[in-house]
Amino acid sequence: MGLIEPAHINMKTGYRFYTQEQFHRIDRIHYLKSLGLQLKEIKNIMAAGQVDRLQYFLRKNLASRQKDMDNLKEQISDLKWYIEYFAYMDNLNPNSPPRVSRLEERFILKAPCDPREPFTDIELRLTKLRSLDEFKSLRYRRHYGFMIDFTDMMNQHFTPTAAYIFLKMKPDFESQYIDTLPEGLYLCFTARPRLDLWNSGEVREFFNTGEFTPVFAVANEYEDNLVEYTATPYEAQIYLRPKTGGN
Amino acid sequence: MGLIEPAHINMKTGYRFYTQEQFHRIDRIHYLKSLGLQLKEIKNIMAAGQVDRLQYFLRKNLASRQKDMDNLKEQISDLKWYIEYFAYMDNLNPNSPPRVSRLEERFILKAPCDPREPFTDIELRLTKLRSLDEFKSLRYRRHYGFMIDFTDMMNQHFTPTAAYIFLKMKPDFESQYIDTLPEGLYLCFTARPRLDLWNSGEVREFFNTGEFTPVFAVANEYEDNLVEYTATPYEAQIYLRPKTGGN
DNA sequence: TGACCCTCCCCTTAGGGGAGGGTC
DNA sequence: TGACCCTCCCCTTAGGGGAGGGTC
Repeated sequence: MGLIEPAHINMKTGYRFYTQEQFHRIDRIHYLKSLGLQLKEIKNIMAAGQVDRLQYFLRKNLASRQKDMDNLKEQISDLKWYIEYFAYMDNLNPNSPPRVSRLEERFILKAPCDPREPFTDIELRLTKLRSLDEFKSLRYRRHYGFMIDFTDMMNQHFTPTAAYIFLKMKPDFESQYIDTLPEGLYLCFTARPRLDLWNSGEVREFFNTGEFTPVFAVANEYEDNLVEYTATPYEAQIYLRPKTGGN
Repeated sequence: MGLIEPAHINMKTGYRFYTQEQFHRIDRIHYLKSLGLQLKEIKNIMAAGQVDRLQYFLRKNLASRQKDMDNLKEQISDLKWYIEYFAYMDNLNPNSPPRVSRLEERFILKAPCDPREPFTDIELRLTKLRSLDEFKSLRYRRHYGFMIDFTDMMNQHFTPTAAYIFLKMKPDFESQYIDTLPEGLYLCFTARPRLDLWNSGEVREFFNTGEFTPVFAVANEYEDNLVEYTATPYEAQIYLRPKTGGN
């Protein structure tokens, strides 16, 4: 591309020879390359020979490296999150009893659904919702769940009232389809509700004897393979309100 | 590459049709791509269908993204440094009088030289020194300078006793060719010593009347164009030791 | 009619690797 | 003889863009 023209070429052998002056040039090319500049840009700089032009490309590249950095940071944090996601269920004993956990505030995009419609339709409605222009700016975790009917759950049925996907961060606008799962205490337990019945005995016991009343229930999907969905394990999370004394 | 095979292809029109099940697959492909995985890796993961395989590639990619991150950080810091380097002389008044500055500790790779040899030979010696295996691990700033004879300087001559290049950081080994410019006070002024004589009048004045004695002098190159070297400006820096009272 | 889909082909960055042959 | 240099050619990632033509 003519970035560095040899001072002399032996016509017989094709060997290329460079002067010491040209090695200054070669050194600078190497240096600018190490800074991440493209050869095209370097050629432009060398042709101009002026510090102004060099400065222009340095600043331009600094800005684009900084953009790369932002993207990289997000990729790394997403990778860590996803590794953690798969480790989550592995770290739980599948038969461990319900436990109370304090969970952070979380944000979801949710599509209401009719409990009688097939899962494929529910998923489709959520997918269509996501693809609306109005939600284009949202960034999603790869984590799905359902809002479920608590009374049905106590009767061992899995009755979704909405399907949702988690958002990476609090959205900067409001919508009837965007919701918040509040920070607070949740009763958590795992099951495969699309395959088995909810095993609600211990949960019922918890609320009969305990100091909390249930407010709402969700079930979050944790994939354990990349092919089959019906047997997927879920973590049920029931938001808890302390019973007030007296009354 | 067979990552996603349509469920049906209309033989007449060539139109490709996908099932909803396949959109699960497509979504996952998009997600893994957003995490920075290669299509080859994604194909491998999807073929296995197991979380183990996915985890393996997630961890592998996390490690390589973190490596990318380290490289990016260094590129960004180098870009900032080089932009700063060119701004340095611009911010100085070329005719400003010598001034005292406190400078940080700096590290150099230096090639001793005979003051009578041509500059091209001195540069060549430094270049050869750099290329020795023993210095392969060093990382360099694009910043050159000379150690110079102070007495000659006072007599308006530019007499290099060594040529050097700055290192990015303190090396983890010792060598007769690696040296430290100590942290402390320096008397600084700018000149074009390869073109003009040193203008040493004010410097002489400084040491005659002041509270410091000179210890050694260096001259650091600041390129102002990318073509011509003989007229390059330098900043002279004379290391200062306070005169002790009495005696 | 406009949006959409298809195939085919060329182009992009910065080299790496290999074959085949010659040079210092 | 071994290290080095030359030319020519193919390959790599993940598409983007355009031509030319058909479909819903």
